[in-house]
Amino acid sequence: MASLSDIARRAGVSPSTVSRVLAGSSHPVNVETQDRVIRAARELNFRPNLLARGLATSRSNVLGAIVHDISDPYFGAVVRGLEESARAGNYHLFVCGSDRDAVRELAQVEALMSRRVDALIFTGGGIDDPSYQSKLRHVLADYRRQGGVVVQLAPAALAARRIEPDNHGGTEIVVQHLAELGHRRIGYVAGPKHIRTSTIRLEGFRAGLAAAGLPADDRFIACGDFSVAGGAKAAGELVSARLDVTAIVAANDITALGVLDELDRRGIRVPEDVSVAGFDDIEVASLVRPRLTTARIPLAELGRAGAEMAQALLAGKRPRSVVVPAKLVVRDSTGPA
Amino acid sequence: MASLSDIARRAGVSPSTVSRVLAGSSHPVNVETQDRVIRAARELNFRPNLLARGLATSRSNVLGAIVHDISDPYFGAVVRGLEESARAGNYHLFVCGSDRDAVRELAQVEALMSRRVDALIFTGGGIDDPSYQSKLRHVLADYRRQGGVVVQLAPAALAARRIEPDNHGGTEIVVQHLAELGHRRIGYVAGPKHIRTSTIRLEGFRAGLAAAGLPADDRFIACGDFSVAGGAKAAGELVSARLDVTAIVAANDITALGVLDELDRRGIRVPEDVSVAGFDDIEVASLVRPRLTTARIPLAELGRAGAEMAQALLAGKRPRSVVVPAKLVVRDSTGPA
DNA sequence: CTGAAAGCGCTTACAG
DNA sequence: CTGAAAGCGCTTACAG
Repeated sequence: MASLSDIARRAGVSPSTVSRVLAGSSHPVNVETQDRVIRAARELNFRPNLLARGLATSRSNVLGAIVHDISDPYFGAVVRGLEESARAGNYHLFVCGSDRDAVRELAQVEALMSRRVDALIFTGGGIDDPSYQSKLRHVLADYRRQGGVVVQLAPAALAARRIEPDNHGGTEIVVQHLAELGHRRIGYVAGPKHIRTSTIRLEGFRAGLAAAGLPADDRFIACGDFSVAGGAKAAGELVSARLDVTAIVAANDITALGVLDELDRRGIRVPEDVSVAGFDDIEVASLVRPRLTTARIPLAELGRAGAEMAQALLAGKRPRSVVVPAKLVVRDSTGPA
Repeated sequence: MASLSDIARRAGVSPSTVSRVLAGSSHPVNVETQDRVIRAARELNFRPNLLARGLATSRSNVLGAIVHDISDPYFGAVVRGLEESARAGNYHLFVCGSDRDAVRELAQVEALMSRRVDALIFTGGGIDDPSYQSKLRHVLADYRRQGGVVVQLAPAALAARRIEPDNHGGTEIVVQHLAELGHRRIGYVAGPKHIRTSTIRLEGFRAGLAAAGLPADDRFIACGDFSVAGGAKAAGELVSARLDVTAIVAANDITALGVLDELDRRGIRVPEDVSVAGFDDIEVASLVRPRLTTARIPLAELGRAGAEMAQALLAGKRPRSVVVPAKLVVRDSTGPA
């Protein structure tokens, strides 16, 4: 692999000059010299060593992202947005999965720090674990001290700048929609207990019930884990409990897919017997039958905005945290009680 | 950020020694010295600068992966497998999306090379473009020369070591399945023309027809692009063409989802009026209604095997290329003609 | 078992 | 506009 000095030798200039023209420095360089350098670089097939550059500048030009599960469509869409915006800003994106595990998430954060990523973007709902939270806080304080920038695309927990979907409000409007359809016995399949987003969506559910003048009853709440299997299992519990549930709200679309699948297996018709609603509006939500009613979050945009915010912070700007509204999308899985 | 020398100073030893204990070198170090170093590192919250280490060792300990689209469930599953195996081997995974675009794919490859990733793993079906192919070949030759390792989880094109799904055979068994059900007028929705995988699956389709003694007729072949919308559009064309198609084979499951959606919109029942089959067996294949018949490729395993092969190559071993068989999964979307 | 020294491939004040 | 020099934070023969 040709290095800067190889180019310098061939072009008959100093490495400094080569660096200046090849790294696009603002330092002025004679046009003819530039030409010579560029030609030499091309002839030798020069590819800058970004590790060396990063070491010299203490900037890696990479944005680090932590996701819960890269194969989950939610994160797939968010990552796509992140990547788009990163590319547009000439950054690279380094994605790590945590599997919603505190230990692994911390390890991933440290790994990204060791690779000196310029920004850390948390895409998932924070892990609710005091010991983890405090450790993470310390680590991130270190990270900021070394010039790192932190943004969060989920409920606050790190006191970072954030772009947060309206989990609470989104769930409320789903409940309101069902209440307006005449449902009074509404079940809920929650997300994993240790995830902040789950908690907030569940609170949104309760608030929705209250707003509709419906009683709260914890027997109507089953626990899922943001997976299809978890949704199916919880749906089974809900219908076996003989509570005469006429509607089920799922904490996310993936969970709702499990609910739909399980109800279908049991011969329970949706929406004639039971209405079902999800949250997020991932692509498949409109491809299953019945098409899933859900609260839409613009996931790719969320990602794009997140990467943009990181870049803005790195550029010394002070972007403001925002809440991204969720929008009710009524499809075929909800109907009159 | 504390550096090696900071630790050295605090522990009262040389940086060399610190490096040896903290980087897990095989070089012997006195146990008490080790203790002192480790304590000092902990006290100063040391996090090694992996850019510097990479520069010094010319090993980054990261595996680079090129995917077509990170938000496509196919790649989501493969990446999950890659990540698992990478983590198990103490590597990191750096994923880049190409959007099936030759220019972008080349740019991503060069970027990964500039970051000095230890391996390059191509997960998608190669882009069929002579000029791109030859450029890529040159670039990869450079890459290998600098010690890089290349593996491909798709049809051969780079002469790299590879783990390749049986695209041809998988499509054949799907056609055979339909033929056994009595279908004689079978349509096909192909993938994007410039992708090698598309071509091979299409050839598999033709071979399947021939094996079943069915005539080949290009009017039965519509062109999709591995997207839901593309599948829907192609399905529309196929049924509008009044060819009395009784079955449609899609080049992948995503495409099949579009086919199912379009047929449903047109009031065409599956499988009563038309049978539909896909390829890959992504998770949602079993969640839509009717459940999708497809040829299953173990995607996460494919990813795992790919990362393992890369690591084996890096360890100086000579793993053999393998073909991963596809397995017919019969569900509800196919029935008697 | 330990350390001094050179080197990995860049960048960037500093001097001219 | 150009270059020599120092430095980024590690690793690793080499010598002891």
